[in-house]
Amino acid sequence: MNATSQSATILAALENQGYRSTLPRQVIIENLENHTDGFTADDLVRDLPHIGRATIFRTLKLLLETGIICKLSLMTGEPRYSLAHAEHHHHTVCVTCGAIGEFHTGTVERILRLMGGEVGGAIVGHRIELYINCVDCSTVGAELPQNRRGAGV
Amino acid sequence: MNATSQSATILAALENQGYRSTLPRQVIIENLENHTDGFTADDLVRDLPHIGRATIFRTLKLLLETGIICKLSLMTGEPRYSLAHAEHHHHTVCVTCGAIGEFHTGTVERILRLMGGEVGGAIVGHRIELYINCVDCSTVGAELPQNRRGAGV
DNA sequence: CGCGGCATTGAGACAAGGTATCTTATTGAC
DNA sequence: GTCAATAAGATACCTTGTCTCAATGCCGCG
Repeated sequence: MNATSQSATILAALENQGYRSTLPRQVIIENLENHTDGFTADDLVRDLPHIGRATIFRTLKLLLETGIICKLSLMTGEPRYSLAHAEHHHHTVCVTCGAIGEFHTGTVERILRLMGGEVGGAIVGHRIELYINCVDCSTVGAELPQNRRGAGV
Repeated sequence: MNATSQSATILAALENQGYRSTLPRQVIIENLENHTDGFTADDLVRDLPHIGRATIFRTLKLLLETGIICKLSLMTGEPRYSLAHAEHHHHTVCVTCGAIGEFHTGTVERILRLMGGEVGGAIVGHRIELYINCVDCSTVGAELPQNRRGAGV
């Protein structure tokens, strides 16, 4: 998949939903492809100094609502955005290098749906994030000096 | 369990970990019991005007590190704190009224642990949040005017 | 009891991430 | 090309939190 055709596809998708295809949007979308493992709003602001901060945030919001990107939290809670590749998925985040991956598991979804009964209410959504030490990081640095708060498997 | 004895227990736990038992901490901890279904830092700031904002945040951080409270995200991403009742658990959050519940499922933990292999790396933590319409809210208002972004079960 | 050191507090400045407002510029349908 | 509507840019503002730094309170020790 070459970069230009992907951003064209995304722009076309926006147009199909009634949004205008503008130069700033095009530039932002093209820039997403340079950040394949997650990025912050500020990364874009710095990469694209001739585009207003508000526009960056508005566009991120738009892409989020359209399902083109997704937003997740590092283990510390810091927000990150990432290009979505699959329809419904969850994320793995390397606590060392910050690399973001996607995974999907029908089994977990099924169990969570079943929990609806126990939990007393109708499930309308969920969020799952898996914090890992990716293969690259675990082979290089043996120790993990991360804090353990938040959740431990 | 009556309120006073619970806050005394929490204070004692802090002392056992080498933290001093001070009046502001005591007041904050007692106040937590008024917010059984989740609260924001700002709730405390407003409830306890004679305690400095920095102290509120510092104490929340302390209680978080000690595992006495936990921090979670609403579906919109807004942070919420909640008194922890169980050792390791996850949260249900009512998207309508904001009520927070706890649940635990060994099955999900087990599956996630197994995913470590597929996902390429060692799992060091996870975050799971279940967004629901609690029984009270689903009986009262039939429609759910929430946005659907973030995750759909 | 009083002293001294250290943890803690409070006030306020600062930072990050994001939204609101308001004016100007673009877009794209006609 | 014109025009209405959408979008952009600048900037102020908000929220959630952290940092700094001087002042205070806690507590063990003599």
